Amino acid sequence: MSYYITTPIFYVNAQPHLGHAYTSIIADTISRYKRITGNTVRFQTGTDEHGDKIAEAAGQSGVSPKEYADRISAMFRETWPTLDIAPDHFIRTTDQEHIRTVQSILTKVHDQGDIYFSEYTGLYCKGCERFLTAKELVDGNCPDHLKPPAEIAEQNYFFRMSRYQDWLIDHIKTNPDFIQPERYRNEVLSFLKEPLEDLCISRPTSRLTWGIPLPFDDKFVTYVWFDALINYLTGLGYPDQPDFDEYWPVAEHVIAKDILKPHAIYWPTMLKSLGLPPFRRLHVHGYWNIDGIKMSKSIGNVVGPAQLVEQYGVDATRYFLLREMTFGLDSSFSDEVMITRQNADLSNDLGNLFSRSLTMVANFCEGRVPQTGPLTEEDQALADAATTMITSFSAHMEAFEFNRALQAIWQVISLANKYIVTNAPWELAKDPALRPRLETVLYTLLETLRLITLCLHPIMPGTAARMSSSLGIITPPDLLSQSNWGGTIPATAVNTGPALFPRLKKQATAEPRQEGTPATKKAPGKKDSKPTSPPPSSEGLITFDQFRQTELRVAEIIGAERIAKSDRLLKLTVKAPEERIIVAGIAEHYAPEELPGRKVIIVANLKPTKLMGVESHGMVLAAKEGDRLVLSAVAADIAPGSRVA
RNA sequence: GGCGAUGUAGCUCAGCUGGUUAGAGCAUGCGGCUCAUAUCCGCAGUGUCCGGGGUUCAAGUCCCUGCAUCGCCA
Repeated sequence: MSYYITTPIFYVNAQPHLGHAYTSIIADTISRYKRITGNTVRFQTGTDEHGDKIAEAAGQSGVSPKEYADRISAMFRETWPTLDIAPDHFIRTTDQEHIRTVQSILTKVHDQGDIYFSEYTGLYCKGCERFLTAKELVDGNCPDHLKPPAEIAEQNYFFRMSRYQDWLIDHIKTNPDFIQPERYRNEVLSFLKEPLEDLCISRPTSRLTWGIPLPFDDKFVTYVWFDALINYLTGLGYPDQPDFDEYWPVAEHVIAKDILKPHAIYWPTMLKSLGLPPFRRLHVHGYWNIDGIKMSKSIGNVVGPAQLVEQYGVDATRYFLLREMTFGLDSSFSDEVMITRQNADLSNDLGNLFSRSLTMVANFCEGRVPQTGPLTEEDQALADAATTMITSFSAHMEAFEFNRALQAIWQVISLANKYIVTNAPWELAKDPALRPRLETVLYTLLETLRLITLCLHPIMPGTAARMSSSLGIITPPDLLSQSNWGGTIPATAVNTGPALFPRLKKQATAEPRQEGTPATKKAPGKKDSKPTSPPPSSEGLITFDQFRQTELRVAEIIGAERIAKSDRLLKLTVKAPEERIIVAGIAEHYAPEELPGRKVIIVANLKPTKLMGVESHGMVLAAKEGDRLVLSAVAADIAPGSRVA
């Protein structure tokens, strides 16, 4: 069986971050899983390099668009090996073959009448690189970029997407797993209830030259999405290479939810127009928040893959991302949860199980796999659980339920730890008469570990390799032929080796993530990070250290009352998380009864001071505009006392 | 505004087509073990299953309604 899995080609307007890494880890894990289940796999990723935003960013950096794209594209390409992500092909939309094929596809679609020329007047937002509808505007501005769009009239080429709407609806309905998880399938179907508009697929060269020229009109270049989606074909050597025939019929795409529409609507209709079958499945995942907050450049909380690998290691990072997120939903990354998972799941449960088992084999059996005698009921129960694990793991992997696939493994890890306690091999070792029993117990453990290791290969390739090596396994992993009980060969030499996952210390005070300031102590053995450059000390600017002297926290107002003889002051009782009294000059703007329950931001380390006879411990932040005053707040529910930075 | 999703233990969540005392992990407390990375095992919990109404012998699970949060569309 063949299998073709892709990530999107990433737009080179940003450096690789956690989101890109997650998508790619998914694709890599699936490709490894498919390989050990007997498939011939092609895994493709790459970069998307045309369009306004790239041309603009290049201009700002004073380099040509191509040079700029080269630079960022290389960052992506060089990042993936550090995460053990091993694509078979890295495509760039500036590759000559890609450009040629896009042009031939345009010609074909044009010749058969699915591309037409038309004039369009509309409100164009440069940030979005598209026309906005009047209803989308908020106060006359683009809702995303908060700038007024420009009204421009333009002649452009359009792809007759509407022609394929009914076909697409029908295809999605008759193929329930075409788009998964189901929520996104429903979203697309709901969108398709309205008439589909044709897709504008060109940009006049008067406005943009950084793109693929239309083969039938050199005054235009191709719209980036039309160009980009085609990478999935060109990377296979469409139309005449053997890889195309082998892999296109089994294509599956992994994307994040923000690019659902191009993949679920534009792309299938484009393929239909080309006379090609649609891809087989589209897998849509959610976003990673950081400490519960949306990851964004402007907030400065973007987490880079390199940072994670440096702090936690490749395998712990892969494990965390796959274990923590329910595929399709948003999840939150935080150092605290990451450390908890690494210590509890990886160090304590898996690492310690591995370590104690091998140590006992070393101590009691001279480091060689013992013989196994007849299995008792207990032995058999563990053996059954381990073989069931393989089935369950496989089923969840096929369904892209990575968190459940991992839970299936960890259930057996937990059973194995219980098995050790109930059988107490160290007791058996004291009595030579119980020797056969001891050997059977240890064999059962080693065999369970072998099956666990087998499942871990796609998830944590490095760790699985180390485990295999310790267990004396030399054959490459193969889930089909190696998942029966009894594969461990007696007398094989095993060795303990260093701990798989050393425990991490939790930071006493967990600082929220900030760009360039790792929030946790680095893993042992890591080299020093680059020296911090001194901040520019311009007039009126403060350094980060100066800022940090102000301790901002979230506080929940639990009580509020007027202060006698004062028009302006309210006496607030807040939880931050300790209870404290803060006097705030907001009485003219807020009634005491509307305040309890609100979460505001306070300065927590302000020197106490008496106001109208009441001692105030801190100050509540609020914004002022003329006569208006609005209390500060947090964007989502968060515990009182949480540090703001 | 329209459509949809979600709301379950302190936290993160699981609970399929309605059926015995509502579960897991983390965190907390107590006890046990010593092979092991101060790891592991056992025990103990606490829940107005968002509020209100309804269907049913029986509802976290179905229906209606309200509230809150989120998503898509406009």
